[in-house]
Amino acid sequence: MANIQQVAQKAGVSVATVSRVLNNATSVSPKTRLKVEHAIKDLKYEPSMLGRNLRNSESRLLLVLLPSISNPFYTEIINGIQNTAISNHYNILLCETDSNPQRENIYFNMVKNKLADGVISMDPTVNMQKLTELAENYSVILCSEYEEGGCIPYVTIDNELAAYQAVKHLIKLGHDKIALINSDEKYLYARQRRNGFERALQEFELPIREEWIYHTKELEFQNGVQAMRSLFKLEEKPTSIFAVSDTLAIGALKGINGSGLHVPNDIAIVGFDNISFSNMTNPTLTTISQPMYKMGCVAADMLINSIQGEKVESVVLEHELIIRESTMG
Amino acid sequence: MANIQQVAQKAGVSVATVSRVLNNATSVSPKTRLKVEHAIKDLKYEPSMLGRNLRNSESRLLLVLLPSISNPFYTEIINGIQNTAISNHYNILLCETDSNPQRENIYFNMVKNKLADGVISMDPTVNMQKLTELAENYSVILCSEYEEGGCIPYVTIDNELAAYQAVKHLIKLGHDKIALINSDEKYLYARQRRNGFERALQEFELPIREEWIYHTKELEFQNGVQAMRSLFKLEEKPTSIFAVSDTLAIGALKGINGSGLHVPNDIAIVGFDNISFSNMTNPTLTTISQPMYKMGCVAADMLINSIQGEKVESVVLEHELIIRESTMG
DNA sequence: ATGAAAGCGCTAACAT
DNA sequence: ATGTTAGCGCTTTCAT
Repeated sequence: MANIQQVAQKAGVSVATVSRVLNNATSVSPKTRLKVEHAIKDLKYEPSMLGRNLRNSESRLLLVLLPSISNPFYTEIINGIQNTAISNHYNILLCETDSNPQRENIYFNMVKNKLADGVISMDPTVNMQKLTELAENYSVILCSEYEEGGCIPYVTIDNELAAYQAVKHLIKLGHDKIALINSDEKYLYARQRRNGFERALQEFELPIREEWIYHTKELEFQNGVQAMRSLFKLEEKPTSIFAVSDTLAIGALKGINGSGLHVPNDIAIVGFDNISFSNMTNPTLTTISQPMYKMGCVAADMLINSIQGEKVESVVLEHELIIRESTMG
Repeated sequence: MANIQQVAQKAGVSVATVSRVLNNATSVSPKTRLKVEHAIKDLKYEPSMLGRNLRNSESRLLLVLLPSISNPFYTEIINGIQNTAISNHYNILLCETDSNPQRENIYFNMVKNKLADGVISMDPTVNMQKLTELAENYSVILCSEYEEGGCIPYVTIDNELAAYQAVKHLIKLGHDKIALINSDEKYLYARQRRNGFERALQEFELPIREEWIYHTKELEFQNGVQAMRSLFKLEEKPTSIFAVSDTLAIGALKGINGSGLHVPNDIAIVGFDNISFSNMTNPTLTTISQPMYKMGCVAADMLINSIQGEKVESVVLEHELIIRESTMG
């Protein structure tokens, strides 16, 4: 492969001029520009990003940290990040941590090693202390999961309010036995959604019953099935479910369908996220719609601004309750 | 951030020696090594990949081309690629082409620009001519979709046989009115699966009826719903469906459920891929299981070997028919 | 075992 | 408008 030197020689100009043509600097005469462009074509020259990156000490790569690529919640966010990144001439490196600190370390090092210009973390399991440390010297943005009172800018929704509205919806439908399928409350979003859940119950003077609050280890379908199995074992069974993710809600739905009970007649369900599959289940799933695509766009914009030295502010986006068959009795 | 020069100075050695310590070259005395390691710690030095990559003229990045990240079929493959890549000290760059030739071009250029060391294409819409051209100078592997008689190594399954088995399963169940929901037959896999479909019909002397063959534009859930709507309009309706992807099958299932008919009693369905959702639908979906994770691992292995100058051979992996509720009358 | 120095391909400051 | 040249940070050959 040809390099800039050879192009310069062939065109009878200096490497600087070739570089100017490459980077659309103005100070090149049309005649010279033409000569250089010919040489480039002739030699099938492609500028090396390796050289350019070293020189500019940037990689134009953004790291996107997420626990698992298989949760459809992330795919729409990633689309948003990706599109925004590309239109700013960045690329993204998808980093699945599998909630494994060692993996995480590899990725943190990539930033320190200049292989990435910044990080968007969507990983609730991320080591926040290490990330904060990283954020002292590099650009970091949190997306969806964030740290209250932390100093890393984030984009998220009002989880407490969203959960409150979801549960209130069930209460308005006449439900007074509402179970919560939550994930681990070491995560902020889980605590916030639980708070919203409890606030709705309290507002309508319903008791908070610990046996109706189930905690899952992960957000896979199977965890939702498992949760339902456990709730079915109770003496007094709930008549409705609020699950903190659509994947869990879909698993729960599967569990209920399998037991011969009917949704929503016997048990109503509300999910969270509005993943595309939530509209394909039978019955379709009532859920909280997160503006996932937009979250991705905003996060990427924030990160790129931060990389370029601007100061960025955290953003809270709007959510929406989508009422579908799983709560339409 | 400190560079190798500063470490060398602090340790009282040359940059060459620091480099040797970094790369575990043997010819460093324990004493010197210790001095250097101390200096590295003191200065919190992190070697720059930018410099190293330029020098080694490699990026240790692999491009993964796919039409859309939202099809769950790809997520498992990506997991396989990712894990294999990481254990070989490579990283992957996920490239969504959106079936847009312009996007595709950006990614091809990244390879030519040395920003990536090779490509795994899972994109059926890829410009095969351009890809073949690229493959002349760079390492390229095809995954899932490939080119018959082409010169790019691939990993795939026997699509014709898999489709044949899926349809034969329906026939054995007593179905003689079987519809095919296929994608665009400009794709090889679509033609192969259609061939398998037809071979099964012919073997049992069933007629091939064009009106029972529906072609979708994309593989989204919605396309499956649409396909079903169209099939329902026929005078003589099929009693079973073979869809060439689980997403389509799930959409079709949705369409049938919505029409008041019952699966499998009124209409049986077989899908293709065995995405994780396929076990969460109501009823669960009979499908062809592709070894997605393994496909990813094999593809990544092939690519890395190819980058390292080895000659690689194409691989055809085993599939499996998974019988679930959607065909258990 | 260690050091000196060349050079990977590029950009930009400075000079003309 | 164009050329000269000094690096960006690293690895590796060639000396010693």
